[in-house]
Amino acid sequence: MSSRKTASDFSTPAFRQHDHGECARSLMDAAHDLCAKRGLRLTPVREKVLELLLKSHAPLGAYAILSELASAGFRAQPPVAYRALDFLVENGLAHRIEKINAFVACSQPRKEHSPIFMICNDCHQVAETSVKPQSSSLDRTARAIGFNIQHTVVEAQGLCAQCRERML
Amino acid sequence: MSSRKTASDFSTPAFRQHDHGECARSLMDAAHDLCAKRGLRLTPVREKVLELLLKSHAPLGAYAILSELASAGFRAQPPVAYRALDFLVENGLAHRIEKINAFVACSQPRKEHSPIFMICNDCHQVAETSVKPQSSSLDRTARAIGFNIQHTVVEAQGLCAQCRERML
DNA sequence: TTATTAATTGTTATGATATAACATTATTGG
DNA sequence: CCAATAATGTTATATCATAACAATTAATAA
Repeated sequence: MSSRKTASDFSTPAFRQHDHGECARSLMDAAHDLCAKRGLRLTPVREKVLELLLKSHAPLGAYAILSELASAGFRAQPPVAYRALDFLVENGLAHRIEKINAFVACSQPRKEHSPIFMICNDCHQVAETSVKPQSSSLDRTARAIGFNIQHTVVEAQGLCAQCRERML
Repeated sequence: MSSRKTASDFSTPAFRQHDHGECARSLMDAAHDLCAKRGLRLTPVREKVLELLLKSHAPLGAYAILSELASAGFRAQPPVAYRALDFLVENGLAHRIEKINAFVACSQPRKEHSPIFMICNDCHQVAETSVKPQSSSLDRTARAIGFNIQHTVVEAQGLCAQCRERML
């Protein structure tokens, strides 16, 4: 058994320590695979934005991304960032965190999933986890009232275990 | 037994038909009670904003509220609306729907609750329901990773039963 | 290959949402 | 009443996001 970890080993980083560089690398590989498989074009600016998200330990706002794009020599008008982000979000490679108007790389880009986010108000990191859609409270409630769900936003703000501990 | 309904009879309107005028009236009464009980001041502008939210069948953006305030003779700079909304949200009389940057009156202002919202993409109405906090998927996940939740955002976008039916 | 179409990127401008900061007025508690 | 606190008035600006259209590049069909 090799010690090499796959992306799915990191599917729920959830504030835990992990080899961030390797995590980012394997998720970037996964993104290339996924785009190849689906005939999508991971163009330079799209790849750069995904790379920025993967490198970041916290969600990035569109304008933060924009200024990093500028530093990297890309054009830096708002639509540049928003278009790349739209592409990544539409294709499940990134998610938008509504509560903080920011974006994170998806930690499990392969599967269909209804992601849920835990946003730490202290360290500002975000953990993505997910839930089997059928078992979510949202889904049960929707079924009860005949509501047909197309998209969900499930986010919690609070304190992660590490930060709480650090505060003692 | 009187035919007069209390606010809690409307705790989950969920796209159903109901007497909106009476619903709004009883929720306004409840707001007055609640403020009296807690020593909060439901000032004219706060009451007006709550009234606007209660009258509306769909969530209202801050600037929509602002323009209605202006029509009603109130001052109409953005902070006027945002302050009133902050007051209402902080005290559980209204909620912010993150996905659409808009606000709705709370349909069950008495109880502590973790509201969840169903946003219809066709009629743009929003149904507020809620879930026992301990039983939510979010809460279970948070416990599993030692995350201390302070606030939750749970929203679904899709089609309500009525609108789907109308489409057939 | 070349013409055509579709997708992507470049660019300007503006729209939409939200808050900082500080002055003024009203309310509450001593 | 007076002091402290809360709420409101006001100006200005920060932040987030998209419309619209032109130019370029890539995919595709002839």
